[in-house]
Amino acid sequence: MGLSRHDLLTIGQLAERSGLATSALRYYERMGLIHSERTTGNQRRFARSTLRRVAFVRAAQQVGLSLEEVRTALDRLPVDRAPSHEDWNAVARTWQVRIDRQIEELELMKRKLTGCIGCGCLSLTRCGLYNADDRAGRAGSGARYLRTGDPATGPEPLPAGL
Amino acid sequence: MGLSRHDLLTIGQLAERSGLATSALRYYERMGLIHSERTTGNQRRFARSTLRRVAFVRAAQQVGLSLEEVRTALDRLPVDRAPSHEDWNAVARTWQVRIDRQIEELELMKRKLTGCIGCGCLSLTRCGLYNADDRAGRAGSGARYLRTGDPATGPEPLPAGL
DNA sequence: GTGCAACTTGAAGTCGGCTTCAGGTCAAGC
DNA sequence: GCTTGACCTGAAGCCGACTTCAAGTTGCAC
Repeated sequence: MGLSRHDLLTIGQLAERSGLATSALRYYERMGLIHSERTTGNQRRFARSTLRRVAFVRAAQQVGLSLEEVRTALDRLPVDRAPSHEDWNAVARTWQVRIDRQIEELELMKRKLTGCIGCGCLSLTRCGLYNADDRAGRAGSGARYLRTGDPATGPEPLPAGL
Repeated sequence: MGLSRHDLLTIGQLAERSGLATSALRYYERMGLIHSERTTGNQRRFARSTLRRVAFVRAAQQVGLSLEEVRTALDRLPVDRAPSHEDWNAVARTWQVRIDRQIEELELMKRKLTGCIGCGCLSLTRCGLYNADDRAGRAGSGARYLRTGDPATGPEPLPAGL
């Protein structure tokens, strides 16, 4: 029941089949997202199931998870073994919440923007569009500075320009 | 009709009122997003309307625009002057499209995820969740490698694990 | 006129998610 | 057995949006 030689993929094969660069796969391995055996010559050999893991990672990234978060999620699933319905549901629910929250924020943005256009006031400040809750922002990179609350132009008499 | 001394804000005041760090504001200025006059001693003085510009920038970022894109958008609006209904509409429409596209992608993700849970197959691969269109991804940072299309696990016989 | 907070600059650092490079090793087809 | 393409490693580079630092200058209250 063990893996025969041909059930293993080289990194190049995994790259081709997953659509990722080999460098990315090595990076994923360093991050503990995927695992490999080594040949006597120290080359990586991946189980075929790694394709699924990689797919999982990419999907999770789409939902806005960082690789660190993905690792956590993966750690909750059995290693290289079919996840139970429970396992899977737990993970999926997390994603659902994420997605819903993101959609919600975008909808809010949209409503405010629509209101802005409709009312013709031409002022972000008055319409409160820019007062949109800043938390999270895009799940972007780097040290992001987001002092939430703390109204920027509270009781300001509105001057001419934008 | 000119600006009196008190209509001008120091960078510290602008920072406090906008909720951004002074370093961010200087960065915005270098990027051409905001502008300032200088005192005889070379210190920045911002027009009050800069608060609006900053608000605009933050709002645009929320919608997923990069600062470069924001600059382009701002360039289409009159400098330090109230934008016309036309001006504003053009910009707003761009944002709407952005938001709609983002929402659409998330909805797609959600539907696929829901399907996955419902069908109980426990396989991202079979459910096609991970085949979700990769384009754009999150408007994140850095050199992102996204080879779209190029199915990762096409005619693969599905083995045990995830 | 002095003290001190707020300002100035350019350069370098940070974060995540990679890619690229240099210099060397392995595997397999002829 | 040799060649050649795929592989190995660690270090460095890159992107965007900033922050942090060092070392010096201004502005304003007293």
